[in-house]
Amino acid sequence: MLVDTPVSRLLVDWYDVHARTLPWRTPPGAKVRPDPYRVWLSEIMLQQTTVAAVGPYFAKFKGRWPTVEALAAADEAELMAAWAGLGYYARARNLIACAREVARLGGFPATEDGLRALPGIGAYTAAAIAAIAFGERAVVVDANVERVVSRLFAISEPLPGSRPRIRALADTITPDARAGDFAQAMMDLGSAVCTPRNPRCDACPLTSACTAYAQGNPEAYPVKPAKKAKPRRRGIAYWLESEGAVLLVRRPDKGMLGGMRALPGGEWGDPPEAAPPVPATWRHVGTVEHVFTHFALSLDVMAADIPARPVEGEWWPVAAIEEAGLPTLYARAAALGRASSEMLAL
DNA sequence: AAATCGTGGGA
DNA sequence: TTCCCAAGATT
Repeated sequence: MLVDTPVSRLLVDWYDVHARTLPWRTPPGAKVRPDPYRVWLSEIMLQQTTVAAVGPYFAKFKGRWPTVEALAAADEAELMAAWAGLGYYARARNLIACAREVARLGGFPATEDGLRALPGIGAYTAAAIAAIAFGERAVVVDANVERVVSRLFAISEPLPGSRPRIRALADTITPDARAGDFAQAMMDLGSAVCTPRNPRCDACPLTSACTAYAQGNPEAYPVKPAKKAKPRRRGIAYWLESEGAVLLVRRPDKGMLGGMRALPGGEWGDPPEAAPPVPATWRHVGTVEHVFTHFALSLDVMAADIPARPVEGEWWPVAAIEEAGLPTLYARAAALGRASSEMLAL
């Protein structure tokens, strides 16, 4: 039987005063539990994504699909388009799969193990939903918690090898009561106080328990492995316009930008595949420089206008291209293609 | 189990 | 400018 430790008490007391107000969050100590759908939707969107970036998307999704049943019945292409720009598109595909499974089950599982079995829900998200939405005592470990715990205990072993120990130590400071508030408090602390660089230890409620603070080197934790150099690849995107519409394709579900609408173009590489969708007089209208997680891409944009549409493919009205749900890379390429086309028409 | 998978904002 | 990195999951 675990009892509250000084750390959890210090932190939850701090959270009662300093909790951020967020659209998907209920105030600390609220009697009413938050809607599991809201918690789940926000947690999926927040994976590797900043609160600021999620805000508008959460509002859009909640407005368009107010319940998990509504989301389960959503048109997949519409949902993918609504996710466009947020990144990590496997999350959107898993979102639908998860909603359909939850609808089939008649509701969200109320346990960490039950949640963990759903698409797109891993160890962190299962623990977070169990704690926040269902009040279960779960050990919630995200990058914030890793950083805070690494400093509290001055863990010198580098990530990711230190993860098992971090989790075990997080377990020792997780309270039985208000586990959801405790988890959110850890994340607020990591976001606003125990930051990666220039931590604001003068505003931290845990300095009395923090070994790294005592050592005077909190910024030294967590220890991380050296980063690898990013290779550069090249690619080509074709802006093919005809009768006021542009040819779009859907990328395969696996791989980069999986399942998303895009401009046609071959595989990225060095050299890139270069075959255009149709023979035409192609003009080079610009290059999009885009940086992904593990490589940088230079995407050359080629444009052409043809009098009649070949039958195959999805032709999207150029005037409504913003609504096609192109991921950022192709939205930028499309902007170049469209600008060039309009310039030519003058 | 190391690699893969986006994007935008802050320092 | 450049680098870091944010409420990770999947294979």
